[in-house]
Amino acid sequence: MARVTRSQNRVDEIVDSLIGEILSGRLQPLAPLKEAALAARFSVSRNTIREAIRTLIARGLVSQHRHHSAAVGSLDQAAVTDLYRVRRVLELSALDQNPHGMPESFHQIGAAVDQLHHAIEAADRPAIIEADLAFHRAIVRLHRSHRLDRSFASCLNEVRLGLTFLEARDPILGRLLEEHRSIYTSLLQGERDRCRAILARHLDESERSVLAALAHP
Amino acid sequence: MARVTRSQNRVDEIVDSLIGEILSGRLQPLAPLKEAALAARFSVSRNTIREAIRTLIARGLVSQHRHHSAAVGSLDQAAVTDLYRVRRVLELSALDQNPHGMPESFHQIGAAVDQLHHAIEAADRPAIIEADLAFHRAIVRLHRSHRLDRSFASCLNEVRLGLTFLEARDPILGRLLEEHRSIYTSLLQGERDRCRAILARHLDESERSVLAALAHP
DNA sequence: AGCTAAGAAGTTGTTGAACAATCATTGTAC
DNA sequence: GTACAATGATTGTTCAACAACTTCTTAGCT
Repeated sequence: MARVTRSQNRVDEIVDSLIGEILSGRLQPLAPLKEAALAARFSVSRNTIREAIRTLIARGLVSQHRHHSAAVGSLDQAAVTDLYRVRRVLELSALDQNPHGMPESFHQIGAAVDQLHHAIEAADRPAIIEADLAFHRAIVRLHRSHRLDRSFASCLNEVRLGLTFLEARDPILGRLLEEHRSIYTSLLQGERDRCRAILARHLDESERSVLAALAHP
Repeated sequence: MARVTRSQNRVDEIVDSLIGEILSGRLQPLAPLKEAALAARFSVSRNTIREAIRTLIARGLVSQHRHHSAAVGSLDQAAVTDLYRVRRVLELSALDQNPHGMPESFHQIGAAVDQLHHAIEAADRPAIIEADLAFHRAIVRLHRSHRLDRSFASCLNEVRLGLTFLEARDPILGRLLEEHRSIYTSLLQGERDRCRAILARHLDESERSVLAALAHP
C-alpha cells in the first residue's frame, strides 16, 4: 500500500471520514450507509460513494448483502472470540521477539502507559480506550513487521466496535493502568514469563468483559 | 466479510478473475491495469472496473499512484523479509496451539502432504506451489481463527508473487516433500520442539531462496 | 546536434443521468 | 386476516462527458 501522498482524491477522504465516524461510535454498528444520502452529504456523486463503500467492505468495517444498504459492521460472540485469538497470537508472541536492543519500541510502549495515565486523570473515556489500544499496538510493533502492524490495527478496529458497548463503570477500566504498568516494567526487566502471564490474564479479562457487555445490551 | 452467496455481482466476479490471473502469474508484477482496456475485455463499464481495482488495492495485491494506471504489486527485499516475519509468527505459534484433539485439522495437513506428493509425481510445477501453500495454510488453521486464516492467506498471496521468480531447478523444491513429511509426522507424534525446529529451518531456507531469486532476475 | 517549449494523445478522477433488478411497504380484494 | 398486486425506495450497472494530469511528440531555437 503506497500511502505516499495520503489522499489527494475524494474517495480516500470519504473513506477516512467514515472510518472516523465508525470508530468513534458516531456511526453505530448496524447503521445503514445509503448511497444517495452519503452522496448528498459529501456533495459527491453516487459512484464516488460506491467506491468508498467498496473500500470499507474490503477493510472489514462494513458489510453488505446484495440489493441492501451497506451497514456498519457489528460483532457477535463468535467474532469476539476470534478477535481475541488473534490478539493472543500476535501480542504474546511479540514478547518473545527481540530479546533486547530496541529501545525505540520500548519507548513507544512506555509512552502509551503515560498516555493512559493522563487520560484517566482527565476522566476522558474515549482517550482511555485510545491509550489502551495504543499500548497494545506498541507491543505488537515489537515484531517489526508492517504487515503484522496493519493486520493487528484492523483487528483492534473491530475490537473497538465491541468496546462501544462497554459500560463506563466496567471494573476492567479501573485496573487498566496498573496492569499496563506491570506489563511494561516486567518487559523492561526481562521477566519474560511473568510478562507473558500478566498479558495473558489481561487479555482473558478483557475478552470476558467484552463478551459480557455484548450479552447485555 | 459475509461471503454468503459468493459473487452475484459483476465486480466480485472481475475481482476473482483478476486475482486468479495475478496469482497464476499470467498478469506479471508491475503489469499495468488500464481501466478502459479492462472494461472492454470484461464487457463492462469503466466504473465497474474502478470498483474492482479499488478492491484489489484494499487487498494489497495492486497499487496505484494518482493519475497513473494501477499496477500489479511486486516485492522488494524488504517486503519479503516482512512477509517471512509474518509467516514465522503465525506458523510457528500454530504448532503450540491445540495440544491434541483436533483430528480434522491434522487431516487437512496430511491431505496437503499427499497433494504435494501427487503434484511432484506429475511434475506439475503450479500444482507443487499450490500444494506447498495449502500445507502451510493448513498449519495456520490450527489456530482456529477465521481472521488469522484470512490474514495469512493474504500473506501467502504476496509470497506467491515472489515464487513467480523461483527457478524450476531451485533445490528447495526437491526437499519440499521430505520436509513437509517430517513436519507432519513430528506434529502427529507430539514432538513439539522437533517440529518447531524443522519448520523454522524450512522457513529460513524458503526465505533465502525467494530473496536470492529476487536478486537475480 | 542538442535543448526547450508547445501541443497532442492517452489515462485517471469525477460527475450526472438513466434504466434494470430487487426489496419493502402499502393498500385492496377476497 | 390472508393473499396479492401496485408502489416506492435502494442498489447494480451503464453511458457520455469533461477536468486534471502525465507522457510522448513535435516544432522551434541556439
